[in-house]
Amino acid sequence: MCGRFVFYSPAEAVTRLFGVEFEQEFQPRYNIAPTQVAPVLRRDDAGSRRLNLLRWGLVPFWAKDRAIGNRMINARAETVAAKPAFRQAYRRRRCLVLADGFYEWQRKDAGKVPWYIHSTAGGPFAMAGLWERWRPEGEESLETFTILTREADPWMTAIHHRMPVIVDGDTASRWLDPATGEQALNSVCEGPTGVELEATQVSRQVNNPGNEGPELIQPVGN
DNA sequence: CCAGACGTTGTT
DNA sequence: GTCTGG
DNA sequence: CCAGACGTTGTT
DNA sequence: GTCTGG
Repeated sequence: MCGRFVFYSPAEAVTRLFGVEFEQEFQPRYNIAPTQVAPVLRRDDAGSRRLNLLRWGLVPFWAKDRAIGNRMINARAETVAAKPAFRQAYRRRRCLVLADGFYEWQRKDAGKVPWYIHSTAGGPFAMAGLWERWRPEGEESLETFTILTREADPWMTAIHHRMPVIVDGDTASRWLDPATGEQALNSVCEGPTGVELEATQVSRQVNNPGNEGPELIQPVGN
């Protein structure tokens, strides 16, 4: 799945690769955890790409309590179209979550081992997501997102059997386009990951969401 | 009808 | 808001 | 995802 | 064991 990720690419690279400018400042992050904000790429009503900071953990519009978002950090691509918490966002509010990589924990007898999974060529990529706007009474409205997951690529299954849906180029545009139908969305989720990935084992420092810094993605021995 | 859930992962 | 279970 | 709390009364 | 918060 995808329960922690990394985004440190500079604004220039984001503009070059995704054709969008940051609207709020975002410092490089090596340990983005649920409930924290991250840059999310959406299309506005005019069709232009926009990049804003949203909170991770989708809070459905009907929620009474934002804590429900703690359990909505991922949506299974196989079932997302039918789930009450995601169905409307899936039809009308798709987004891209930008990342330089993500973490997966491999279960071993000795405990869990964290791996950092990133582009072999280097550079950021986009994960398919959904976003939602929650308007609690008497409080400021809150925008949140979730990341879609799918079966992991075969090379990855020794580490973990789920991974985020990663989209690239035209596939990413199709995901964002509000006119894209459900069948085409399904093929986006089932299609090949357009980015070649590799995994490096990292230190357990990443386990604690309070830890932060480039040392978290440094390879460790084994 | 009302009450209560609305999710994923992984493990047994 | 909408569905499931009782 | 992992880490850390998980409770009440009453007092400072 | 299960939930909340980061």
